[in-house]
Amino acid sequence: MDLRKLKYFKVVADEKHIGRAAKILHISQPPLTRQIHQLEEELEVKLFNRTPKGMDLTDAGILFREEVNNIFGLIEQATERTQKAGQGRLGRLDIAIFGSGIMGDIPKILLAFKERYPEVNVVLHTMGKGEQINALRQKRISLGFNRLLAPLPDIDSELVAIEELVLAINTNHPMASLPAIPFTKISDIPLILFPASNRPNFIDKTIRLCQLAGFTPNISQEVGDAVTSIALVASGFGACLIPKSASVLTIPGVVYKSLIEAPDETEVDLSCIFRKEDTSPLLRAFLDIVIEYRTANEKLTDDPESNFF
Amino acid sequence: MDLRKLKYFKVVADEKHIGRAAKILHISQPPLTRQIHQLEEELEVKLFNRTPKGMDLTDAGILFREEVNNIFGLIEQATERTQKAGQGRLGRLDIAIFGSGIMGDIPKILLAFKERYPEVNVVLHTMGKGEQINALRQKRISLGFNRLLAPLPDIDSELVAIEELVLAINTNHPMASLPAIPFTKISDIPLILFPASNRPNFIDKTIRLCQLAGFTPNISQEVGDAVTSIALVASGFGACLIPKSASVLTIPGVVYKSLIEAPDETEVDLSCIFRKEDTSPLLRAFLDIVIEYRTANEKLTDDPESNFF
DNA sequence: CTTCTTAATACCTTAAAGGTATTAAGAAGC
DNA sequence: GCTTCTTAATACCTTTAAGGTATTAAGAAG
Repeated sequence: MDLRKLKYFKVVADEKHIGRAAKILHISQPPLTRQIHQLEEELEVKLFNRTPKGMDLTDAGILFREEVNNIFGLIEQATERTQKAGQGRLGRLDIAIFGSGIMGDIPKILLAFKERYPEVNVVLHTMGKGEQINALRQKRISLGFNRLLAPLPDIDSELVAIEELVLAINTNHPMASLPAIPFTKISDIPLILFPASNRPNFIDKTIRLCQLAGFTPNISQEVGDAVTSIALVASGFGACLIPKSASVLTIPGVVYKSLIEAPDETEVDLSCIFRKEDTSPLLRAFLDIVIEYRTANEKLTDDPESNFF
Repeated sequence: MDLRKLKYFKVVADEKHIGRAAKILHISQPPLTRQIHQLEEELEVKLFNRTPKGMDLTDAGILFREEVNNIFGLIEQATERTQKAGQGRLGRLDIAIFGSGIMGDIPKILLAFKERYPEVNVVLHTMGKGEQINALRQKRISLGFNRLLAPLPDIDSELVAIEELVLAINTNHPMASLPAIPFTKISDIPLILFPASNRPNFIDKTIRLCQLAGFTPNISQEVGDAVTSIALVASGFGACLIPKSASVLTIPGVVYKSLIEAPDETEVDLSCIFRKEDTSPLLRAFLDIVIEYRTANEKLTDDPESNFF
């Protein structure tokens, strides 16, 4: 079987005339006659009745014409879909996020991506940092969002955003009435820190910031995630430092306060990680969106609302 | 696009190795390499990542593989279905029957055909003789069942069965108590005749039979169809001659009586008609069944039950 | 019966698929 | 770090089959 023969058959079936069909196909009549004969021979079916006025489709020929149209339709679809997939506009992208990543920049990026590539199926997985790296290496995911990443030989990363840190503090605390809190005042407050695993982590970061500011933090508790941490603030265990985007979580008993007179690094990065050798157009398309997002956001750092979802 | 390339792609995608794939395809490695390159060029998509260990499908390649499998499936299906159609085992056959043709031989033939060719869609149309011939010429039907056919230049016919005629008579008539009625006694009874159109018809036949028996029939009424005719017999308008197969119609007030001492031709044919030049395998397959049916039935003419449905 | 049309046949030309030999490039082993 | 193995890619020739020209065969129209 040969698509050339099918194409020829289609034209002959339409024209009911070998000569005219040959003209349309820009070939001469005898080869076309031969191709049609070969097709009939191969199928072992007479597709046309030859009349002195031209060619007339048999019942089998009528059926075959429909089938041939289906075949060409499917081939066209295959071509288009494959091309789309090659451009990263069709397929599946597995992305890992961390627990509190459902707030802030990540949903905005996901929305932007889905808008531009509506035929890409984005599947989200919630994973910690270590899990993400394992999953990347096993190709279970193509990309992970995370913070405070240490460089790895096979994993590349791309910065998404840098977020200011704010202090979550109990509403009954004397400083809760201040418009903003000087960083050094943190030394007086018991701190709740998270997460307790996957170094370098947010705990290390907090401790280092305090040292830069000239004091040792008063650690009250170490917990696993941001939400638990804020819940403990509400219960009066102490205060905690969180990225500003997490402050959309409003809980009775907790207020978020900006920090003033803070060390330069009183901020935390949000990055995405991916296999260095991964050249899939889907991933690259996603990274393009990430870079676009960051570039657009850097121009808006003055506007405090821009970091909020 | 070219099915050869698709076939090659499939094997390379399975083997993930040009050399092994070439071996399976019984060609050497370089032409296969070239074909794959041409395919990628044509699609403008990279289908494989080349590694020192072989070929690895890209995401687009994975998608394309599925599509290619669909294409080959469809081609296979097209081939099979077209071959079936060519052998008359698939398609649609439009057949005309006359009003009382739903009894007797016709349903048996239709059942036999449907059993042997279950994928043929048989569409029945109820038509009179003239209509059938028009419909045949306009190719709206491929075959018609009818009786008493005059030869036509473009229409062939095939005999299905010859049926004995029986007399339908009112239960109150004095002769209704006889086991069988001598043909000449019909001269005393008013006759209901049908149909009133499309000569040569059953009316002509009845009149001729009476003349052969040496009398002129006493015509009471001419009606359009057998069922009306029998209904009139029940109402006491007179008697009528009908083919034996129609005597399955039992109506209160009507009994069917065999005729004795009747002319040789006291019988009527059931035939099917079709376009002389129609060579469609579907029609020919149907005619084969008809001839088989008739042959089988001719051997059983002694058994009166064999003519009943 | 001739003339027109149609598809089919015979024979040659050309384009493209296939083959052989070789090269380039990366991985594995010493 | 070099050689050796593997792989796919390239260069060039051969063969197959598709396409072209000329002609024929067969049926319809006049």
